[in-house]
Amino acid sequence: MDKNREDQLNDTLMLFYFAYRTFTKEPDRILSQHGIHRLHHRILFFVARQPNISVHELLDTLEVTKQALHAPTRQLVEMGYMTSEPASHDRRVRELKLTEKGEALEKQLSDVQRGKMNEIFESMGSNSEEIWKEVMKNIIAIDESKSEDGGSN
Amino acid sequence: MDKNREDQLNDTLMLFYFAYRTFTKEPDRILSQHGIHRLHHRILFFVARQPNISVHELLDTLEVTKQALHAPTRQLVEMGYMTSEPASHDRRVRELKLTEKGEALEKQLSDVQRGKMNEIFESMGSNSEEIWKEVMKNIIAIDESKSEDGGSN
DNA sequence: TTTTATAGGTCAATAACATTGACCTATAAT
DNA sequence: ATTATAGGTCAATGTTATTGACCTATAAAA
Repeated sequence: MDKNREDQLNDTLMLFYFAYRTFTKEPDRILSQHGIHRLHHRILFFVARQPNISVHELLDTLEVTKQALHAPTRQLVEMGYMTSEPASHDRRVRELKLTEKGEALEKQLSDVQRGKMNEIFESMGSNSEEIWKEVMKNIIAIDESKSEDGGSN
Repeated sequence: MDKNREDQLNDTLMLFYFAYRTFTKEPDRILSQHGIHRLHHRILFFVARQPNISVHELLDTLEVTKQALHAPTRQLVEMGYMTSEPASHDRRVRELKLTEKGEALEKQLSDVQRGKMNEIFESMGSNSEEIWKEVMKNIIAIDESKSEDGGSN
């Protein structure tokens, strides 16, 4: 690989780092006003996308231990953003669901990010969204080819 | 914004989160074998890109406090990956530089990421790289329009 | 030349994030 | 009855990162 090509790729690494950092800044700022943090946002986001998700499914999605998930989940329930009720089909399973208050907060947080992505894709034209998504999917595919293991707690 | 559009944008948020997480996994694994961590990689990366960078410039780049940077920087010097020498033009300033050992480790870590990005861009065709970079630059631009402040320590 | 500012190093306290390990209850499946 | 699964919780540990305080050395300005 020649020096010039390596420099171009270094630019991509920098952009990835800086973009991710910028992207989480405004939600982080809003979260701190509510006395909660980034992991709470992730929980709100995934519960909003998949209502009645179980704790176990959320654990697998976020790739954290149940001990790490436990405190933020409990706080969100205590603060009235989320409910946790036994599933009718299996009473061991807890189904997580956002309350109206939780939906409002999730919307406030994620709208910042959705709005910015929408604005960028619209200004850059039609295929920018597909291409950006395709690159990201290919990055994630690195991992999917490796994870034929188990791993819980 | 209609429901379908919102779903598409939710996909981008998920992809961003999962892609970033996947992207840092393999370097993190290598780092832990050396008893160091992600911040050490960032330091190695930016010192490699800009040899003789000062501590202050590195602080501004990484947006951390000098207290947060201090321990990892010292460790890298102690472990022989980096040198920290007073600058000839201003003896208060320390110029950070990688040793050969440091260059080798930085290369090992970043090559994983450069290689993957290169592979993806090549497989996806010529304009995917420009478009992906342009989207990321636009995300970073959110922040640049806001940061007309100071803020040091 | 005294004063002030800058660059950097370091200690302490605090806290979010996340881990491993251990142990508990409740429920479901065998 | 036994075993497995889902979930909750306590404890100990460690990294990342913060704010606050205080120190030295050097440079620039008054």
